[in-house]
Amino acid sequence: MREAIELFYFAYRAFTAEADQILDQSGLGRVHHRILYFVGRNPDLSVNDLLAILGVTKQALHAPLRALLDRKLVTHRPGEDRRVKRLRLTDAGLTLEARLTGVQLQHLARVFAATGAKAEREWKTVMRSLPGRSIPRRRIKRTGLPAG
Amino acid sequence: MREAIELFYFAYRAFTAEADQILDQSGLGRVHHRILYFVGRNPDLSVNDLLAILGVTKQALHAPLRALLDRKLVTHRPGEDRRVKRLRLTDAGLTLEARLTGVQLQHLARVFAATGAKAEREWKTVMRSLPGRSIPRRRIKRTGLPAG
DNA sequence: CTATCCTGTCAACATGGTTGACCTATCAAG
DNA sequence: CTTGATAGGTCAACCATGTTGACAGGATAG
Repeated sequence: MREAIELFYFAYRAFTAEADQILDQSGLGRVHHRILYFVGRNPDLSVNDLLAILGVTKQALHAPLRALLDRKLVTHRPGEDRRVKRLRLTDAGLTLEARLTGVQLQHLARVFAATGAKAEREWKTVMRSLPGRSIPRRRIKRTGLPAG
Repeated sequence: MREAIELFYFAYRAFTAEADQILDQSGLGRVHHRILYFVGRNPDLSVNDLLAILGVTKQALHAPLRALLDRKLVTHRPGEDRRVKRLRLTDAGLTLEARLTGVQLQHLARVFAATGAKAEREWKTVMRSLPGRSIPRRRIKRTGLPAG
């Protein structure tokens, strides 16, 4: 049972290592990846919702988001409520995000292919029940995130 | 399938959150926990092997390990080769480690109790195959992975 | 008009990681 | 014994990423 703790530690490290390498070559970090990922999955996400998902302060998000905007990987436009910015990936952003997410998907696909469909299903079941309900603090626009 | 990526992110965060809170109250960090954990699981571990497991430089390990030695949570004594230090947990170290690991074990136990023995088995199977090969015991390359 | 919300930004600071350099011991081999 | 490699400790500079706190501006709700 104690093995499970180590598994989590090493598996998570292994899982993120490949994408980290790509990010490193682009001069970006894991936060940039997360922004790309969650904006990609939730087009027109607001800054506030992004903060809630990532669980960081706006000051922590500021620099990486600024960098992505400057590199034209992310754009924004005013929403109905013109105070909020709706974030979206540019084409270049979509491309990079697909590349990053791709190596992780392939990693998982390799593993699931080796372990079987049943293992995949059960793994997800376990992973889904791990967060309890502590993570999402706000309602998010589009779906795809762990529900509250 | 993309869901699996998010699951990893959120599940890992949730999994470490409780222990982090206890550590925070003791003025310690995740690195201290990892040291306590791996020394606890591998009594008479050498500093070098610990570095290899954690994948950090000796300078990064220095301060946290120093702190644990000063607080008498960890001790060392010379090995056969008197250059190497064999690390062990003190009684106090064992107590704290058990408390920290305890919340994670209980967390997992709760989840496995809810999802079933089959889910537990399959989950471990998947997690074991994620790092490519199983838990590195000795002599791995220090890759310097970003903290997560 | 006023209060509140969403966003952006500056500054101070903490933590934890990296290199690089230099030090002591200890061991192994010539 | 001398030489060189190994295990470990430590100082310093630096970078990345997070935190609080404060403040400003535009937009909206009352």
